[in-house]
Amino acid sequence: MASITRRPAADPSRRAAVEADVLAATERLLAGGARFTELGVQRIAAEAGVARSTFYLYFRDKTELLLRLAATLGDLAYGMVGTWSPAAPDALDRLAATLLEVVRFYRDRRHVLAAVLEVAGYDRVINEFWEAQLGLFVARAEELLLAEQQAGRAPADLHAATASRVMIWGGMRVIADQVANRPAEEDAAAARELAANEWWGAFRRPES
Amino acid sequence: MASITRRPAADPSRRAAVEADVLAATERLLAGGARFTELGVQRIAAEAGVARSTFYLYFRDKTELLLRLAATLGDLAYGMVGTWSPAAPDALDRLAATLLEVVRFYRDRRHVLAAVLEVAGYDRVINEFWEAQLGLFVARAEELLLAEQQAGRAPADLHAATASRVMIWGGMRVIADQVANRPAEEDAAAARELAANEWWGAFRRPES
DNA sequence: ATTCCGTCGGACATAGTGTCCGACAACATG
DNA sequence: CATGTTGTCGGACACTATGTCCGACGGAAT
Repeated sequence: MASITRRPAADPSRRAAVEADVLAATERLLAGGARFTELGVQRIAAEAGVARSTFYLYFRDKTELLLRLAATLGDLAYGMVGTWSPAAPDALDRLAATLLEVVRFYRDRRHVLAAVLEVAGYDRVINEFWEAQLGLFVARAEELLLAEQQAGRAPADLHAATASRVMIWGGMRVIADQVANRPAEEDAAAARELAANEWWGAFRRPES
Repeated sequence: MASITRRPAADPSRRAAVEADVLAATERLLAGGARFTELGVQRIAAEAGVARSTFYLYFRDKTELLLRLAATLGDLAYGMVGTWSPAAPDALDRLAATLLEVVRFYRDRRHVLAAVLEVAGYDRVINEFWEAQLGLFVARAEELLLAEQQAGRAPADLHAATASRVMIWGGMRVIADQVANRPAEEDAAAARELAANEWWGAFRRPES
């Protein structure tokens, strides 16, 4: 009973340190070529220098581990594209530059991105997480497209909701493939093609 | 010893029938909302009215089962797009019509498509299978784009290889999402957006 | 020295995979 | 009818992984 006042509740920075060790160990293993699915808790715990049972003191299960790894995947990239506007005179060049930033961002985190996409295929929690992330991008794209249509710069018969999904879902798939399987030197070319595709395919699609 | 000549090697149509039962049972379970990953061999065998051990007399493992289910996924759709040519006067309308065909084709087989994409995330064999399928489409798109550039109808500074990947990888992701999560009534609108995106984003991208 | 905390290490129940084998019924042959 | 062959069944087995649980232990505060 007296212990409640006596103990100042264990050092929280220590707990955070162990957690960080586990996250870092997982990233290391992913970077080493392992797939998240075939990565056992045993292996992760060993790499982090911790008992397997201790893993479960920090994470409910592997899903929660992945969620924490992925926490910053969407937000930061969203901030990057948030600054782009299709109204600027050099909007296409700026779009290409922005997308290159995004590609490089995901290249840094390509192992985590690959793990999320891998697990999203069969795990509902991860799938919902990723859909929610992409949903933000889709909503933003739709907002911009509608504004362009209002201003008469994008064709009125363009279906903004669908076009947004095409841009974001399709674009993200290409980026994922780019950072997972293509050399970094091609990133700029990929970003430029992606930008041109979105620009002339939607924002400045000619009237037909 | 004599048996080798005496027995004319069991009725092959019977064997094919059991195999078909297992494939049909799997499709039924997938259509019922189960994910391929969480579908045990036990469950599949039971649904097909066959012992679990018998399953292994017909399929080496679950991967082979999925490969057989997926066998016709790419080929047929490839035949559809093979007839389209960007040189025709009404090429954009025809592209939309072709893509609508493709979307409907995959809608029919959406559970198998979803299973392939789900497993491709973590299984190398399925992943290679799917990459090979898409590779055909990418090659075809690149061929068409190069021809358009030669003819001066597509901009010379377009990077055909990258643009093809954007079209196919991005486009397939959109189609997969469309047939898995969107109502069939929207299929035509999606096909039209996809067509316009590819047409103005690549084949008839304005010079910038 | 005592008390408490977090970690360890390992046992446990559960569940799935792929292999193996003996039992058995169906059926064509002699 | 008796026999041998076939394909399927049903279940045991070894293996791997997950997530839970608990007693043991060592370090740190009192």
